Order: sequence, then structure tokens, then C-alpha cells
Amino acid sequence: MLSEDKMITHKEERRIFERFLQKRQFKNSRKRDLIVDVFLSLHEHMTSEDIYQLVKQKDSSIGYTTVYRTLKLLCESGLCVELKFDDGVTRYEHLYNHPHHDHLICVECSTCIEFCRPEIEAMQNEIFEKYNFLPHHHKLELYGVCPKCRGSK
Amino acid sequence: MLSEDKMITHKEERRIFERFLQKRQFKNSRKRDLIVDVFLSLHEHMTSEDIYQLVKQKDSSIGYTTVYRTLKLLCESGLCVELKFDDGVTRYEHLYNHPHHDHLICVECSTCIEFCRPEIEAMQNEIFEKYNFLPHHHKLELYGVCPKCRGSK
DNA sequence: ATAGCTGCAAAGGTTTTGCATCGCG
DNA sequence: CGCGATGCAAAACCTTTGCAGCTAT
Repeated sequence: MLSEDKMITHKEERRIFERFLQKRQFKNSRKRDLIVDVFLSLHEHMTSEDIYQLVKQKDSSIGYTTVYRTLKLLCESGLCVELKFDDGVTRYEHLYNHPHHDHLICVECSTCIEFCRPEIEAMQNEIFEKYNFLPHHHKLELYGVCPKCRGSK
Repeated sequence: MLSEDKMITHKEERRIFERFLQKRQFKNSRKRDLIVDVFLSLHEHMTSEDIYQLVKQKDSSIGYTTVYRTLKLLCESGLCVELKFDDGVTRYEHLYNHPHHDHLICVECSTCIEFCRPEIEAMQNEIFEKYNFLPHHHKLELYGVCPKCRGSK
């Protein structure tokens, strides 16, 4: 899990991913590159299906499986994390250039707002220490009804 | 979502559920009663499959579907909440007699510890207000490696 | 040539639902 | 009787994997 919040360029992210592939002795692939480009340009959480649809617009010969497997690799490389909200669908979040944050989610329309609470980090560590756990990651999600959905009732 | 943390008896919980069923004009059912009894006696989060196994020990003629549907009813009645951790399996938590708490989960063995952080409530409301959301519920999960799993490496 | 890359189809793992039957009121 | 309660089987959903053919090195 990454903890540094410094900004890095798209190009640097690509290099990170390439080094990751090299370490594993993977080969180059035009299709995988395209998927990685699409993913790195995303600023919102998306499901693998969403990302598959975006990728297909650029190259309709790419299959879902390849998108799925590439997203897994992006997660292993540290550029991506899987998010699982209450609706049970896995979403992928672009991690770099994205300071740590938590999520505020509308239970009606699934709108998702990101917010920051530095206090959480402190509290988190306190609890991990108290129970002698080795910290891995945490998840804070607030569910409610967004202003738009409140209005339309 | 319940916010009161007072203790209530098993019998009172049953009455709450019965009133809930009456309001919906549901009929009595020996099997559903048995499932409710098993559920109300639980103190840990369990999957529907776990609960089904416990129920079958008391009456092997009860099917999974009935357990599943009864758990849904318990949720609607307010006695139960569904928890979805990162492993994707829905767990059911007995809500009454259970002050509000959050979860510390071992990423290796899935051990789950409950802890309390009153500060979270305050912070939560602050954020809901800031973004003008109507609060529904929240979820704080800390994932790490528990002492036992740390030791065995 | 060897080993990784791909797409398709199918398998897995869970949660839900359709339907015919049973049983409470 | 009428309508909810049940069990079984099957559908729905997503995620993951097997496999045969393709491609980079």
C-alpha cells in the first residue's frame, strides 16, 4: 500500500508499470499498453465492465478477460486498488496522483464523493497498535442520500 | 439504522420481529421462528451458509432459501445488518444488544475484532453536513495481520 | 522454439427468483 | 378457500480459469 502523496506524471507511472512487468519477465503487448493508457487517464472509480467499454471504443478486438487481467496487474504494481462498496461490484481506483482519501456514497444513485480526514490515520494506527495488528489498509465509507436525491422526493 | 445502545432481552427482540411481521400481514411459521431463534442467539457475524448449517442441526428439513429469506426479513425489521467485507461474502450481524462498533479484520485468517470509536460518529456527522447528505450508515474497517498470523511466519 | 498474451467459453461462488406445493388463518 | 411460506432447481451476477491459438523474444 502506497503512502506517499506526491504527484507524479503519467509517463512516470508508465515507467513504474514497465519496471514491474520486467521484473516478472513479461512480454510487451500493444493491447495491454492500450488498457493501461485508458486506466491511467481515469480519475473516477470504475468497474471492470466500465473500463472494458472504454477500451473497446479504442480497439474493439480487445476482450474482457484481458482488461480484467491487466487491472489485476495494475493492482499488483501498486498503481491501482480494488474498492468494494456495499453494492458488491468491484471498482478500480487509480492510485497515484491521488492523495489518500475516504468515500461518501449516495445509497440511491451511487454518486461518490472523496474526502480527506487526516485524523483517521492517527486513530487507525492507535487501534492497530492496541490489538497488535500489522497494518495493511483501511476503509471508511459513509453512506447517505445526496442533495440531488434528497431534493427529488 | 438503530442508534440506541440500550440492552434489550431476547424476548423483546422476538416481540419486535412479531410486530414487524404483523404489520406486513405475514403468517406464523414454525420454521421461520426457529431460524429467528438461532439468529438471535448469535454473537458473531456469520454468513447465510453458516447460519443455514446451524439451523439444519435443529431441523434438517429447513432449506437454504428460507434461511436466506428470513435473514432478509430480520434486516428489514432492524434486528440485523448485512456486512460486506473485502472477501465479498455477505455476513449477518445481530444488531440489538450490540453497541455500535467498527471492525478490525485479519487479512490472512479473517479473524474479526470489534472496537469502538465514539469520535467517528462526530466526524461522520460533520462530513454528512458539509456535503449536505442525509446520513444512512457508515463503515470503518481496518485490515491488517493479527498477532497469531504475524507470529506464524 | 519457448513462454507469455488473448479471446472465448465455461466454471466458480454467491445471491436471487420462479414455480409448484404445503399450510396457516 | 386465499394467500403467505417453503424447497428445489434454476437463473442472475460477477469474478476467475482452462484451453487452444497467437505473438514477442
